[in-house]
Amino acid sequence: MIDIAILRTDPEALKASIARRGLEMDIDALGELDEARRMIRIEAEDLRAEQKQSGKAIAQLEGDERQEAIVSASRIADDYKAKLAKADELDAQFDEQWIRIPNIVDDSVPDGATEDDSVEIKRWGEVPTFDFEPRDHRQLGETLGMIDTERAARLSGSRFGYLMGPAVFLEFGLVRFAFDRLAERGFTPVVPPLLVREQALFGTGFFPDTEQQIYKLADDDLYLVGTAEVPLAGIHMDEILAEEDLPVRYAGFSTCFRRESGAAGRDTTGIFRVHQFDKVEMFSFCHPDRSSDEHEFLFETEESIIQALELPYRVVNVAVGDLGGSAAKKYDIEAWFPGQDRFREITSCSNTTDFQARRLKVRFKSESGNALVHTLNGTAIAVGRILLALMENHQQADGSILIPEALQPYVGFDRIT
RNA sequence: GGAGGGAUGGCCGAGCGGACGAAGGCGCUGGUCUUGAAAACCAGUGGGCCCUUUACGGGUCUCGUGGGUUCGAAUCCCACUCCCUCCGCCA
Repeated sequence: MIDIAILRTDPEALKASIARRGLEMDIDALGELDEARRMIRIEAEDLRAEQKQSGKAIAQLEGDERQEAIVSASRIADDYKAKLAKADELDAQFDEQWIRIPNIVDDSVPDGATEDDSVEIKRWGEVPTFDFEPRDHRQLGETLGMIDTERAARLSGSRFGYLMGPAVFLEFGLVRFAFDRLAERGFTPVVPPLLVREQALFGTGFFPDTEQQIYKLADDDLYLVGTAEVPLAGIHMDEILAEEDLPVRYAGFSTCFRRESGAAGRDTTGIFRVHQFDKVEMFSFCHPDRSSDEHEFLFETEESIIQALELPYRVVNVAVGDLGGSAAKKYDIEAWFPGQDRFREITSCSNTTDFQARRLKVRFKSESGNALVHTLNGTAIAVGRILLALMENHQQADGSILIPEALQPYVGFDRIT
């Protein structure tokens, strides 16, 4: 949710941001609705004040005087209830639209409606050249006994996989590797709940927006999270943090569940795009003046991890059309995948400014009063994708895979054969 | 799953229909005292929305959440959520 002040004081800026996202919303009408509901609310509150005054008077009266006062007070009470109902109704109308307004887009975000409009801002590493035909992760995974999608399909359907043998040691090695690096940088490690209430998804901006992507339990009002961002963001819900404690940083491990309902036919090979994968996610609550720097910090942390894994990558500043509703700005790291002969997303780092903080009511106390924090999130290790990138980039002519030096102590071997 | 108990401000805790945004204590902040600190004493100390147009101002909401009764609800009623204790089950 964005600051309502912008609707009242600078509706043109709001219109511009919405237009950049390619959305159509009647901001003028929304402004009028806001005006109208405030008028009604003021009338209701005035009546309420009158009612409270007369209520206090009644307590002092006796006999007929008291009876008359009660009759007159009950008229005020009726008027108040009517006005209040009207005010509540207008609020509900307003809120329904207001919660759908996405975050104000940062000026540095490129225009464009799709992934292809994102702007490459950096490249790192050498795209590997092979003196043999490189295999894709599916072939490698099968040959080396690391990935089995056929058997997984038998019991769970498409977009599932068994990780087996060396892949398991790689997974847990990667997770520990990430936590060690993040702990060094001041992130508190967390294993959060993965089943959450609707409120947590609303607070992070996934509702109402991406319901079709999220698994809901049939018998309980709980949802499976698609990222640890959700439970990490909720840690300080309804809290007022101390200014000197900012930034507060967490690193959360979670299995991520995604329905991929809109992705039919895309990335159907192997386990590149699956319904379930594990991830270590960074999350930051920071001072609003510092969120831009914090965004760079999270992003630089991502880079240091990918670099240590010796994966060639490029960085894109994600185009406005591909930004989530809660993000003001987003950087993706895309690793080279020899099996696909192109760069593919492996991390994502967003500055959601005060959008989530407003919904989750996460504030900090400062000398000039309480204010909303800014929140940011970034991928440290998306285990599946990193696993595949490692396999494809570090494969050898003999079909084996070399483990990057930094990771060897964590997995216990230097090559998969 | 069964049986009980409970949810009040940063914390503890009183209040159980009428001036309650809420006693008291603790904590915190400022002051007095002190060479300094402690103690003691004095004062202040939740959050949201809105109006006036920013002030030493005012209104309203908020006592787990949402409804209801009433002129009036922290107090009464209903539903829900969470926590605790005991039994059963269980990694």
